[in-house]
Amino acid sequence: MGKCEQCIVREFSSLKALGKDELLKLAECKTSHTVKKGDIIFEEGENVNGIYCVKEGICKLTKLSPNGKDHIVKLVKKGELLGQRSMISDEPVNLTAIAMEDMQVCFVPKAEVMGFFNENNKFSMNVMQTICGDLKEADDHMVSLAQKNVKERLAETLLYLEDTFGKNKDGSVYIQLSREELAGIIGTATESCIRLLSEFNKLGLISLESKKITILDRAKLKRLSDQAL
Amino acid sequence: MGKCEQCIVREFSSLKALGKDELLKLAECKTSHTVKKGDIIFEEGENVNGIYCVKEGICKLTKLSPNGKDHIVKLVKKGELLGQRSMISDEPVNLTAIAMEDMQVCFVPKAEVMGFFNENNKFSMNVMQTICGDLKEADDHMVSLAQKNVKERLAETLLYLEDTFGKNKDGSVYIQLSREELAGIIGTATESCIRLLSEFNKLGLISLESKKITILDRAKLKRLSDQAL
DNA sequence: ATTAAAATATGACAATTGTCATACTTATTG
DNA sequence: CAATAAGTATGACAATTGTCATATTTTAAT
Repeated sequence: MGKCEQCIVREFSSLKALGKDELLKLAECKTSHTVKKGDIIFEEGENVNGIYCVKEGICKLTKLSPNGKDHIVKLVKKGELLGQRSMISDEPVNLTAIAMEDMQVCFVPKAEVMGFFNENNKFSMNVMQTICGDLKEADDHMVSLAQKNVKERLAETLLYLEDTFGKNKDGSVYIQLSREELAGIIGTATESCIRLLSEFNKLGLISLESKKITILDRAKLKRLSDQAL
Repeated sequence: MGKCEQCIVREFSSLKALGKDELLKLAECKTSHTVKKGDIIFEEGENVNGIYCVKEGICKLTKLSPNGKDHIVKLVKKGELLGQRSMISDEPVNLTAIAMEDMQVCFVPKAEVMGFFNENNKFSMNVMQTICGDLKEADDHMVSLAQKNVKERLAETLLYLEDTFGKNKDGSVYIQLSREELAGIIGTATESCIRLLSEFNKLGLISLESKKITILDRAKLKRLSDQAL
């Protein structure tokens, strides 16, 4: 059983507020899981009764629209927590979490987390700030979806992906999404997404090599995303 | 100076968790304000350093898009609190609050609220649950914006407005938005919004009388909003 | 390595939505 | 009460986006 003390999740999430005793408690009650690419961690409507710590890998949080398409609401990477909102609201989760790579996650039961919550003001404050951050991001995202066109949103999303998940050694964006998934983030049809990627490619803004995307001209993409053109 | 004990905000917001002593403290430190229709309560980027309790009236929370259009992120009505997110994140507000009717609000300084926060677990839990509720709503809204077309979003929004703000005696939706504001909620051009309202009117789904909108056929509007047509 | 399946790419066309112009109606102000 | 402004309505057209068909490439499985 791993010690939570040195875990990357502790470093980057609200868990950094936990003291040594609390970390020991955590290490005792947590269960570790390996999740294969494509596996569902939890599904919309489920009762999760705890939170997941993402030690390794990336997952997507999706919501099914009445039209049958999956919208990707958020991407979560290692170091982050999963399922906080539903735990606090004491409601079923409103999103489905699916692994985009092989993942290592730890599950911590609700009772334990709520204990920390009530005893440790710093921890509860940190969790709140994370959720407030998510809310602010959601507001921004909402305005993008409402006011920008597909081209602008694609440009914005490509920059976001590079900023958030970094680059490979060859300079390509680390996270690899299918065109369908990318379309699911920006809220458009897969074909429209493909077409615009081709256009960006022809304009020299990006280069494409199957799923690998390399951003060649950040400045122009940025201007495009800001509705400056 | 009004006693907070009987205030509507206490009844409907996180403040319901406050005890008698805390309410007395609150009554002492709060300042009451009258806000005229159209007035700005706070503006994107400002440091608010406290929260507003909405005793009377409705206001809109907007965010300016780079294209110059205001997107309405949320409507807030009497009984609710304003500015919680920014207080907790300890950041400038990310939205602008503008009164849509004459309003009565009370301002409570941050120091006081944070005091309650640290002393009263029930209160902090309530605030968190409110913010989690906002986040869930934002997720839903995001998916609507991304996956539904303008007609579906208009139908959805009309139903939402009636459900949330109720009806006048004559059956019309209580809250009256300009066509521009309505367009700012659903994320479309004002003209498109007007055109679709006319269409709904001709189809007998709603009736229009200047700014007054009356919903005539909820069932059909609901089906429309669910992408069933 | 071969083949089948899935994903990507592109064309053609239709539907949706935005923009601009203009007419009409409703508020506001002096 | 006039008159001016602001908001609403509608037409015409262009731009954007979605859908369907089909070709090509990539991936996975045998």
